Amino acid sequence: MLPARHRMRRRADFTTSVQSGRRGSARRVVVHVAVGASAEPCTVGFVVSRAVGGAVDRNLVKRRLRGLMASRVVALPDGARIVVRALPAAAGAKADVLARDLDQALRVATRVGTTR
RNA sequence: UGAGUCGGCCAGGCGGUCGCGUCGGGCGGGUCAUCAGACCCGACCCGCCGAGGAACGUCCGGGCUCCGUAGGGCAGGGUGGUGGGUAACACCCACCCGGGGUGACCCGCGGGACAGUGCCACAGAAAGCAGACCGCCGGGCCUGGGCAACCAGACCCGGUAAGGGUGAAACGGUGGUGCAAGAGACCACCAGCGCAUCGGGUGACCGGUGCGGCUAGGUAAACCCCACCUGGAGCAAGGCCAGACAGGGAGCGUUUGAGGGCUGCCCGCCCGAGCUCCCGGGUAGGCCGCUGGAGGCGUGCGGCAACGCACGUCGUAGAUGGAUGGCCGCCACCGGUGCGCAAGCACCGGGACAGAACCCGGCGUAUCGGCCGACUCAUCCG
Repeated sequence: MLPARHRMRRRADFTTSVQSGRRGSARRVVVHVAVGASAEPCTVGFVVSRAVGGAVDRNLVKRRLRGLMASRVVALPDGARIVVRALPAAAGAKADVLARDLDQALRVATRVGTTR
């Protein structure tokens, strides 16, 4: 599971990440990454709206995504603000399927030097 | 053995690995302190515990918190057989009444329709106070037949609710007397209603006797009437700490009282110097509340039961972008396919409904399947 120091818990972090971060999307997830200058460890937040399903399904999707991100935070730069947003297609998806989408979206969002 | 009724329980298990949250301990750090130590922080280590029977819907009832007190009347809202249980209830138990079932049992939005008003579709002649379509009977007149008595038919006037037909429902039922034909017009019994009275029951109510006039529809989840209950808002309650900003304008008012006392109106009581609107600006962090409670389990006693009392015993989630999990394996369970005479083996698939957010008691709804107990009916054997 995701260590506590990597968890995003402030509203402002969510807002800046979603509004000003680079976006990478796949069929089931969208990833926002805002690169910050601070030396603090990167933080990851999750957004799973009601469109995904009931409380049980949303919890399951969030836990799977959190479990997958736990092994990926080490590769991400310090100070980054990352928000993983689940799309309705993520409901009921197995972990390996989510992992493919997640990696694809992360690759786009973290590509350096392609800012327009 | 088959069909069925009621009640209770469970919500796959074990392991590996990577992790999360609360709490406790260790270790490390910080602040204070002469020391002893106290408090705070931690991304490290160890340990305990960590979703449900519905956690759900938020439909009722409470606890708790705040509104100074929670007063009277009206309105509004709720409840609706009786007795009990309970903190309380719209819940639960027992009983009564009505309906269904061979039965175990089940169902009931179960006060009042002689206070008033409204409504009763379709069908039917007529639907609330009556009502003649066919029929039956009497009279008149005409036509036809007959010597005549009379018979048949058309029309008109009247009598009749027994028969036909319509309907969920047609102003009691059966038998008789009676009559032109009929009718509670009268009689007997039965059903129903009212009054009186006796017996049983705490009571709803049940049973009996006598008399009366003989008959009076349903609907209150239509308005309404009656009895009883009901102050409001809700943990985003409420409190503490930290932090930010920038004020300006208009109106009303300070004992001749603005505004407020959190659904509306009136009265009473009370607080009271600010309140309302517009433009502009700022914040939206942390802590407490926060889990030991009408608590679970066991035994005994009281009670038909719901439940109560006594004793013993257990310690059982507290998140806040929101922990209780992700991945993998094995064993059981269910379904399918193939092989096999069979026991079985192999492969594939399946495991529902659903996630605490202040806490309880209920109700309602969702749910793959499994287990246990009591009882009923039918059949077979003894």
